[in-house]
Amino acid sequence: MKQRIKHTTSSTTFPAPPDGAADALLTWFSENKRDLPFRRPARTTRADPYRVWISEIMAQQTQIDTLIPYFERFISTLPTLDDLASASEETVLKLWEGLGYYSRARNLRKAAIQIQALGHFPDTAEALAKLPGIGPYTAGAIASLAFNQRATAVDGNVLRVAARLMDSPADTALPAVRKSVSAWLLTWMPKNRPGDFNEALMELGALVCTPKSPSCLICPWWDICLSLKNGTVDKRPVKSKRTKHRTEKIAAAVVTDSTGRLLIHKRPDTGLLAGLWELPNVTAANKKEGAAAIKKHLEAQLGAAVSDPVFLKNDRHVFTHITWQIAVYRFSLEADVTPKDDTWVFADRDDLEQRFPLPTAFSKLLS
DNA sequence: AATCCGGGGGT
DNA sequence: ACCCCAGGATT
Repeated sequence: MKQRIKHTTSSTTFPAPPDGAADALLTWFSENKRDLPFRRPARTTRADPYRVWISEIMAQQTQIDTLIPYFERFISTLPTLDDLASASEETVLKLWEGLGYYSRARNLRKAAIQIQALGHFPDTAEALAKLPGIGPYTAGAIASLAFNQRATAVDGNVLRVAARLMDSPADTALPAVRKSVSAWLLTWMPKNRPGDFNEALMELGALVCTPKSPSCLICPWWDICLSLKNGTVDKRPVKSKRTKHRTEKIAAAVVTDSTGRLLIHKRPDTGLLAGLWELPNVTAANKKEGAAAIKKHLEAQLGAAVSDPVFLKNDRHVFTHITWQIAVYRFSLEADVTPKDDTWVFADRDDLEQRFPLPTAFSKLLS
């Protein structure tokens, strides 16, 4: 039997695309790149690593159009690294409110404190990857976009573009495939423009080589794309993975005091929606039990009697792996009470808007 | 390697 | 209403 030669991590699955592919991409990019707030000032004058960092973290799991107003608000509130490092966690979470994956915001603040202690912004992918919340993708993105280092930034866009260009059947959900795509890109990344190259790949994936109905007719690579040639564009990229989904039934309470302030509760520092505020709620097997359980819960937490529940409405909130079925009840108090635990607060309208970060599941409920 | 983390957009 | 999308941390 023949022996197989083991491939090293530096080996690549595919040859580089034809000469000129990188030039065609960069030319397309220079003519079609979007004018985005975090691309100002242009990299020709010098990018601010802080702005690049914030925008890249926001860009994870979030579409560009969604994050733009968040980015503007974040940067105007916390314009510098020092501002972020000295901000409270609550302030940062409030700025993140509605974006989801709130550990991103918490890690952002932690990393800012670490960078401040370092005394300089790390400028290599290796050093950047040591910071909380910064993995291989973000490390490569900051290193290349802000410091013009020769590093790749392989995100979902880049994986899709690469898989289609080379008509690769490899499962892009596998970390090994992400690594091989990264190694492959390094073999033909233009010497002097790693930042533009990475950004162009992502922009192509966002504007042309989209997940559904890609615009192959206007693609700068229409003439060299192997999946277009082979008629397999809509079969690329191949992705495994399926996340299981569960449903949780929740009973939530609307309780106001005599001045109209709303009772809210701070969630634990770990797990789902960590550190955010919520309407008081309990999980329950069914509706009847939920109504009784939330009343009992309120009385235990407040140390005071509350009225019987009055049903207000049902709602549904879908997360990636959980669906909440929420039954909302109103309760009234016989007299105002002061919660003794600071994770329980009666908040007025101003504080709800400006201070306490509320996840979308509850903010949309209140509106 | 598998699971946990939100929320928005397209169809 | 349903389907698709997706980095990093944790286990």
